[in-house]
Amino acid sequence: MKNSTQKQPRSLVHFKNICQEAGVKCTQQRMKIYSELIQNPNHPDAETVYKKVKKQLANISLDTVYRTLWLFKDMRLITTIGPSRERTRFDPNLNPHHHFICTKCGLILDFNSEQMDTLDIQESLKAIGTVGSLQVQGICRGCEINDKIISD
Amino acid sequence: MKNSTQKQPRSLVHFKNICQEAGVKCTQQRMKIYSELIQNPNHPDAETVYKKVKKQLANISLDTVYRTLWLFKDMRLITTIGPSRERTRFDPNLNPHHHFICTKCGLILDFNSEQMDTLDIQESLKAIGTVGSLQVQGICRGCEINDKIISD
DNA sequence: TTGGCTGCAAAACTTTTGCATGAGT
DNA sequence: ACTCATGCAAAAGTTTTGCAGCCAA
Repeated sequence: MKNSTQKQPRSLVHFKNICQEAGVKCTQQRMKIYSELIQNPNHPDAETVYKKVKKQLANISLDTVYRTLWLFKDMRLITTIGPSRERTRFDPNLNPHHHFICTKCGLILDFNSEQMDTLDIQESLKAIGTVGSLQVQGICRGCEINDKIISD
Repeated sequence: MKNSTQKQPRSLVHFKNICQEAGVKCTQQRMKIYSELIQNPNHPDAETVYKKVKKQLANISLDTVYRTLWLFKDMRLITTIGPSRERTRFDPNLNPHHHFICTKCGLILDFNSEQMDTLDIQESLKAIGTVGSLQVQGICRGCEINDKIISD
């Protein structure tokens, strides 16, 4: 399967095109799942997407939802939040610090940053809740090197 | 069980005291598990802790590790990274943005912050990997209100 | 001594996979 | 028509729970 690297609008309009370019079929299930994602602001998990889509496609199966979500991720149509397919990670360090999280391999590194410590938490964020630590999500050096080797 | 709110050094020295204050027993299993956590810089998951501790306490069971880790979290001896006991969450928004993640209820909200967008990524962080999005971990307003009601 | 803690085993829950059928191109 | 995608069912994997015996206080 080809990876589609271009960004696309968050709408169904071009969904068919995107599928064509990626060389995958544009099925009812895939359309409804993508549609649900762009309408749901809550960053749902697979189960939640399943329950919602099931109202429109009564006999869709949960495994199709899982397969479709990971397919979308491969296509770069969506992203995932936090380390990929990970379980809860535990941290005994109670001192203020930040985390670098590799979304590919799940590596988590502590780091300190005066700049981030002294961030002026903007008013809009204060309204959402009380801010604890910061996490920087990215791809670690090791995974970058691996990717390069594979794509060469 | 009483919650211990004071910070404690990341060492075993005061572990017994901490247990006493929290009104829980200081067992072999709990000591080894805490010891493993403070020696492991990789923010391990439950399974990883289990494998390590098993080398010293041959017949410790995985369920004890789970129970102990959540106990430590209740005692505020450790924290967890990312939304609590959560599954992977999916995000169709490919535009640059940040997330507020409530570690209590799992709420995830998008937000934008010019200040965070223009953060000078420090050299030490660049060395770790390529930075993508930022996540602010905290407690959302709703959970704060709930907590207050419960503790009143 | 005694109540909380543990290990065991089983249950509950989540996610993935093989395969025959069905749908999109 | 041809092939990929789906639903089903089962497997694999992860986390929680009930209970009887054990151990720290």
